Amino acid sequence: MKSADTKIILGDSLQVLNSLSDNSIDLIITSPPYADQRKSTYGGIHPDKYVEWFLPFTEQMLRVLKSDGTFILNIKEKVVEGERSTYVLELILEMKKQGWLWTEEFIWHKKNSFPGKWPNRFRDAWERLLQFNKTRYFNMYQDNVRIPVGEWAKDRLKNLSSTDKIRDNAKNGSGFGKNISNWVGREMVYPSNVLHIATECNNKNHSAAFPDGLPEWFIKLFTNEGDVVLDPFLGSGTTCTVSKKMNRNSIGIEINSEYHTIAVENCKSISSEPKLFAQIYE
Amino acid sequence: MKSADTKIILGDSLQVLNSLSDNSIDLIITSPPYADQRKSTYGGIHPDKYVEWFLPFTEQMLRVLKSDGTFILNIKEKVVEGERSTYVLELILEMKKQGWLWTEEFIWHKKNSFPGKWPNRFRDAWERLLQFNKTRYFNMYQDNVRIPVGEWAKDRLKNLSSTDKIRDNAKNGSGFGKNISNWVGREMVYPSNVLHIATECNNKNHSAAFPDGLPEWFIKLFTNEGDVVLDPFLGSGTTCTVSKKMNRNSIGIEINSEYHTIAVENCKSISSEPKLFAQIYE
DNA sequence: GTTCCGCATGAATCGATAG
DNA sequence: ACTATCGATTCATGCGGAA
Repeated sequence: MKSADTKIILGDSLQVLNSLSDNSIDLIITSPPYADQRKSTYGGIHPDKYVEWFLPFTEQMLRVLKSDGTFILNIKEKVVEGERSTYVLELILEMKKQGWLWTEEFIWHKKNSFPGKWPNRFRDAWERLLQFNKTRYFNMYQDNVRIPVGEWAKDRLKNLSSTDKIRDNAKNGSGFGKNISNWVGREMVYPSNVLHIATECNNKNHSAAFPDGLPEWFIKLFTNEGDVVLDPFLGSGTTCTVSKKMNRNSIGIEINSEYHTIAVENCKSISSEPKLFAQIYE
Repeated sequence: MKSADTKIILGDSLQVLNSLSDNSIDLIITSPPYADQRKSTYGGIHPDKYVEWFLPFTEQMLRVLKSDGTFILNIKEKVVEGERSTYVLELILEMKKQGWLWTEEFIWHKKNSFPGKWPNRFRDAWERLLQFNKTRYFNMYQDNVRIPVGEWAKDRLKNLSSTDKIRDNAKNGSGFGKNISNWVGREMVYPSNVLHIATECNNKNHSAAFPDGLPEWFIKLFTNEGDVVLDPFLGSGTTCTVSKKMNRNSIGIEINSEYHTIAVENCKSISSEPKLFAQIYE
């Protein structure tokens, strides 16, 4: 098996996107800097300027994506003066004007969202995962993300040690770790558009934008081995490391040299043999 | 204890709203007819005309709501030609122009949503619960909706008999049934903005009615006993029956005489003593 | 080798205080 | 008045050390 080609590029994302070929990418998945967040790294885009700032990127992404490819955008609006900002709503409307189809909105339910108590709101425990496409007819490999059915499966998963969850599953090819191999032959069902997955809060290096399980799920759902995955805001490299583990080629772009270095290091330590290392279930 | 006043009005919702006094309502909670759905009942509003159709209602709701009151709108966009419609996004932007504040978006995760399989999408297992306010400073009684913490609590809840869950909680006022009352003060935490509740509803007659647990949760959160709750699209009466059970006054408006009759019947059978009849937890 | 418990840590938000 | 900074609040998770 040919090993995956992983390109981690240090540079301005818009410039690098401009250099990529038309219709060359199967899946774009990214979590761009949120408005007014991470100021030290990205300069902090003001909520009022966010749409204007982001649209040139989506224009290039529309160009480089294959017609049967998919763009997954992880984003959530910030609270400003007690109100939710509307830049995500406006962004969707503007992207449609560019030619994107807004196919679906998945919900990422973050079970361990940031704590806090305020007089007028509860903890924000979800983020948007917006799915955009170029045409109605895109690749979707639904069987790759089926989950075991029923409560008993949940209980078993809950009691698994992390070692079990990470265990190499190449031997039985079941799609699950060794200790859950007896699920093979059990009834498997399709998931819904609500994903339950915790944030990873113990990252030693730098805080990752999303946990491994997220890109993993969408890569399984929208690509085959050998396809090309793109993340124009790579951060600490999650999209590329996961792609490499799953034998997908990937291109990651990161403007910050510190993050770029971390991303390269994280990728080096990955063997490209496919392993199951996270599991989303309801 | 004075019993709750429940008005179930047969008539055109916009006309009836016009007749209500300014600043007289503490909570508006409703699930309006969705675009192009329930044609036989409401005439089927086309997605392209939905915002235009709905804005006169929200204008009146803004007038009748108290300045410290809240409006909860249960809505979800339909899929049209493989794409999500944008009328909900546009509605939010237009309501802000009317003067509404878009305070928060809760997610209703429908745990047992209807199964189905399509080539290009999964089951839609969530709906929006949009929170709008007139000012930043609205009433919110967070302690009324606290939930038991953690896995061990979940396990106990799972093993409770349904009798325990339904048990009258007037005696201890804890918001929970007798058998869980000893948790109070020890392990109660605040919920997040993701609500997990099944779609089970008592009334099989009304197609889009929400389950009792939804209005119950928001009524607990945003009103006191004796406050006034309004539902301009009452359907089979859920908002009013729940309000009555919880000793809140309520006004329900329904244009269809069949549904109106059902709503009246459902309300008659309700004693106005407060009972806990549903529980949302994560 | 297990299981259990303590502890640090997050893509946060509000209100008060300071310039 | 308007903006910038800071402290307080809070809970699911997974690691590491202990039993």
